[in-house]
Order: sequence, then C-alpha cells, then structure tokens
Amino acid sequence: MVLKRRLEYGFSGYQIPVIPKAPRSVRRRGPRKKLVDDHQICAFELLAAVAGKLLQESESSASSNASEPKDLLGIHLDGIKQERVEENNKTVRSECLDQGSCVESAFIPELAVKEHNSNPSLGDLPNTENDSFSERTSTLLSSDFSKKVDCELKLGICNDKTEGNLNSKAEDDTYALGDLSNSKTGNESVRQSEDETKQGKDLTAANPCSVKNTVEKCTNRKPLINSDSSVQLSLYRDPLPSASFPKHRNDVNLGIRDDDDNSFRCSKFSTKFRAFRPQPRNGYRRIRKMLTSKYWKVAPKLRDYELSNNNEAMRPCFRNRKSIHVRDRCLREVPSKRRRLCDRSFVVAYDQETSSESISNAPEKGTKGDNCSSDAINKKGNAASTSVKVHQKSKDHKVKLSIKSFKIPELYIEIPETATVGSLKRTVMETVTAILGGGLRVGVVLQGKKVRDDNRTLQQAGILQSGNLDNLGFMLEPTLTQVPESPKDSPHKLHCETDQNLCRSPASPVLGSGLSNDAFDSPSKMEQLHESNHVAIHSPRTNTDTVTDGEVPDSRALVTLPAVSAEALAMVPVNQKPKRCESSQRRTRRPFSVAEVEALVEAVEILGTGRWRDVKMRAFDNADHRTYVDLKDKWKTLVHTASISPQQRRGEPVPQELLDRVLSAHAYWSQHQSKQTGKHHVEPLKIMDAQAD
DNA sequence: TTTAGGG
DNA sequence: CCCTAAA
Repeated sequence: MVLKRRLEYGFSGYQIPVIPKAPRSVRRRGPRKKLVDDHQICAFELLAAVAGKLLQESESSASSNASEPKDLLGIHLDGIKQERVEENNKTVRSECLDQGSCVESAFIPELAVKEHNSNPSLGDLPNTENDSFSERTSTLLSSDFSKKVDCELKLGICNDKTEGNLNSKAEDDTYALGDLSNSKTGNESVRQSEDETKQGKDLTAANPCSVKNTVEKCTNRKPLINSDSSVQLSLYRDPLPSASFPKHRNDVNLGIRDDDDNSFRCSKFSTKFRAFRPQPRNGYRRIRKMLTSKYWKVAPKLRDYELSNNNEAMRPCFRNRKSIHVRDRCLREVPSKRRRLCDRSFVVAYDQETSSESISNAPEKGTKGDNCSSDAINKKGNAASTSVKVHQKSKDHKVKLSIKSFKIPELYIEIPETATVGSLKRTVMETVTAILGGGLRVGVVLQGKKVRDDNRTLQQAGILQSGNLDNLGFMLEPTLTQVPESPKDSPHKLHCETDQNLCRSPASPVLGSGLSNDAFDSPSKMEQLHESNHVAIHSPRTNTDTVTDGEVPDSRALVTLPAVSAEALAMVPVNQKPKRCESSQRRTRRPFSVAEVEALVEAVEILGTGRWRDVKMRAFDNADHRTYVDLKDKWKTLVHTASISPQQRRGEPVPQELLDRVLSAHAYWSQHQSKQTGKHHVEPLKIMDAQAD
C-alpha cells in the first residue's frame, strides 16, 4: 500500500518523462518568472479623464478667453456620450479577456505641449496664415491619435499629403499607421493585424533622422511635435527613466515599478523588476487588441474638441480615440499566471505599470523666439494642486514635449466571490473615481527623480532640449486627499497586509471589500517613493453612497467611466498568501563557529556533498538550529569563501587549513558524483587525498 | 522530506 | 538565511 505511490515512479514500466537534467537554475527560470508575473497584473492604462482634465486645464490657462472649464467639460462629455452611442454596436474585441489578460490601457489623446514665442501655444494654432493649417493639424492630430490608439505610435507627423487621406481614414479601424514620416504613404492602409509588425518596422526604420525631419517640418509649420511620452498616474513609484526615444516608442511601459531610490526590502521585488525590465522590445511585440471600446471614451484632444465642436467632420477622428489598449504583456504573462479562481477573493488589478514615459525632444531649430512665453510647459494649471510652471529663460532653447498618455495606477480590489458583477463594476468605478476624485496634480520626473521645486526653471531643473528628455516624465499624482480611514482602525491590516504589500507586490493596494486604504498603509515605503504621492483611495463606502451605478459624481472626472469598464479588466485571482505574517520572522543569524565549520568539513569529507541530511545527523545532530539546509548553505559559502582572497572574506575568519580542506573536499566530491545513491558510498575524501595525487 | 540552487 | 522546484 505504502509503496503504491512510489511504484509509479520506480516501476520500470512507467516512463518517466525525461526532464533534462539541466541545472536547476535553468529549469527553474521559467516558472520563476511566472511567479513574478503573477504580481504584475496587467492593468489598464489611463483614464482619459485624467488627460481630459489636463487638457482642459491647459486649455483654459492657455487661451486667454478661457472658456469655462465647465463648458469644456460639457462639450467633452457630450462628445463622449455620443461616441458611446456610436460605438455601441461595435464589437468589442475581448480576446484579451479570454486570455485572462486585461485591458491595460486606454490611451488618451496626446497632449502636445509646446511653447511658442509670443503665442500661447494653443492660441496660435488656429489662427493666422493657416486656417487650413489648423484643419490639417487637427486632422493630423486626430489621425495621429487613432494611430496611437492602434499602435501607440509615438510620432506625430505633419504630412501634407496625408492630410486628406487621414481624414477619411480615420474612420477605419484598419488604418494605416504606416510610414507616416514618409510623405508618400499617406494612402496606405494596413490591416490592423499588421500593425504590430508595421509599427515595429516603421518605427524601427524611422531612424532619428527621418523623425527629425518630419518633426522639423512640422515645426516649421508651427504645429506640435508629438513626441513620445506618456504620463502616468503614479501612485507608488517613480517611473523608470525611460530609455532613448527610438526605442521607446511602443512599449514604454515595461511595468517597472521600482525606481532607483526605492529598494524594497523584499528581495522578491528586485527579482520582479529585473524580470521586467529587460523584457523589452525584442520579444516585446505589442499585441494590442483594441477593444474598440464602447467602454472608453477618451478625452479628446484639446484642439480636437475644439474643432469637433464646430465641425462635425471631425467626429470620425474623434471616434478612434477611445480604445482600450491591451498590451502584449498581458498576453504574455497571463497565460502563465492564470490561476484558478479558487481563492476566496480575487482581485481586479489595474496595473499601474509604470510607464516609463519618455519625452523626446524634437530637435528644435526652426523656432526660436525670444519672447518668452515663459510657460514652457503649461498644462494643468488650475487645480489646487501643483502647477507646473516652468519658466524658461533661455531664449534659444525650447523644450518641446508632448504627453502621450496617462495611466492609471495599479489598483487592487478585493471583493467577495459572491459579489455580483455589478458590484464589482461599481467597486472598480469607485476605486477609480476615488483616485481621480481626489484631485490630481502633475509630477515631473526627471531621471527618475521627481522635480519638486516648481519654481525652478527648466534649465535649472535640467530639462533641456538638449538634455535627455528621454528621462523626463510626467505623472499624475493624486493629490493628498482625505483618508477616510485612519490607519488606526485597521490594526490588523497593518500587520499582515502591510507586510504583504511590501513583499508581495510592489504596489498592491488592497481594497478590501469595503475599505481600502491599505494601499497606503505602508507609507514608509511608498512615501519614500512619492512623498507627495499619497493617494487616498476613499473607502468605497464613503464613496459608494454617492457614486452609484457608474456615475461619476465628481466633475473632475472628465470622462464618465462606465462602470462597465470593469469588464475590460482582467480579473486576476490573487492567491492570498498570507504567508509570513507574523510567523515568519527571519531566523536569527547564527554564524558558524570555527568548530562547527570544522565539524562540517569533516563530515562532508566523509559523506560528500549531497547528503546533507547525513551530514546533519553525523555532525550536527544535536544542533537543532542547524538544519541540513543550513549546512548545505554553509558549505556553499565555505566553498566560496575558500575560493576568494582572504581580504575579501568577512566575518569570523576561518582557518585557512579548513578552507583548504573545503576546497579539496569540494573538488573531490564534485568529481565523484558524490551523491550516488549507490551502495557503499564513495570512499571518503581522506582516502582520496592520497589518491588524488 | 531532501536536495539543489537561486535570491 | 530564505524560498522553492524537484525529486
């Protein structure tokens, strides 16, 4: 009976799958990563609302006339609403859902920020010599947008030729994002399926030069330069400084959540990060599935809605603007992370995917204005919060930036299985609105560090056209808001969850089915990262009352996020591993004494490596605190120690004599396949010593 | 539980 | 030391 189980293995008739006996490390790699990914839940990016808001603000501050924000809002929402209707019959592609991936992002129109000499950037578009231009611009923008939606193409191109086509094309989902920088390709349309490829190629191909040219071209015409950048709504961490522009383009967001400054004590994290960081381009093909969403409405670009307001023709473009972006990351990871939904609760995770945003700087030559309209970057103005006002003094240098998208931070929502879908939706909604509702502000991150001094000039801050704008990023930070639940009332949470949060995932706020500030209960950590970033996710309760079915009470949310958006999220079950809450305190360190080392060495000499249990029994049988694993580890370190120069050794010095024995024993046993289940164990090293020579 | 390795 | 995949 007892043998039954064993038999399966040992029985000759049974073919045991041959598992390549590769080093464990190798064998493990895969699974390991999977684990890592588990925590990296795909998320959906941005809330158009956020962008909208910025746009709005930007608008109001930029244009002198200053339309009432409200008006803008109204328009905006209107558009959205209509859009929704229009889109309603579109099929939503939900492959991603099927795969368990999640909608990770929704892109919003890009916000182009440009400083113009004496002209308010915005104001200057529509006017003067180019009425046609403004049209063109809008067209381009729109198209650009749609492109963006499709492939997150990073470059905005001003191409005369494309103008007409784009316009009509904008309606197509299969829209060509082809070679925009090539004036000849305006007509081509590429099937969406080709997008990735295309994109990759084009972008890749688009060497800096071409881009540059294009940009310059644009510049001359006074339009905007769209560069690559995205803004993230970041709650926890600074974005990873992005790499160089060309590389970034399509996947800036590698889900890196760490930041140079923040090292979590949990080693897992680093692992995680590492796992992600590299992933990039190569294998990183973006398989985006657009959920042509009827779910998402994105805030139109400022100019766009300006236009759409008086020009119906613009609508088409507008329409492509909303989409949900699914990153391949989801696709890649999800499969492996697929977990049975057996846990008691699952979590809806929005991955905050820190996007490393990059803002490329377009080489700017054409423009120069001496006049200083100082606000080089002026978006987001009003709000109570931060206003990033940057004054640029240099006459010749301008910093051109465009913000591409904002992302929503990662959110974890915990909700009982028994909850209804509806409530799930609501919960998500609430969570999101809680964040948005709290108000947002923009944070500027340069080289991974936040630039806090609002009064510094861009120059002073190091944001120079000539500098690495690649490393410039923006993020939306929730302004500090009320924390409904003071930490005090969640004592228990502080114990376990905090720990969990820290260890399990870099950022895993847990919205308890009801409450939710856990997310921030590890301020120590978080704050290090974003001091100013406290986010308060209102406890749903607080919010819920006001927020009911998908309604966003707070006008600050420019976009009504249909609760339904939750559907687009991947529900990734999070296995609640309470794990080491209180229990797993790291054992106290107990350095091996020389005597112990000696005993160990001797035992190993005789037994060989690979028989740690025996070693343990033989030499440490009564040392309860030394497990065979410990012994093994110690041996490992001994071998290492022995192989390094004495100067590099630390701790209580081990007699060289012992170390020598360690080395020889190690050499011997590694050569003699020590373990060998075999009968009489291989002769002890001692004997060997002689033989060896 | 042990081993074997990586973190 | 810890954590885990494998055995």
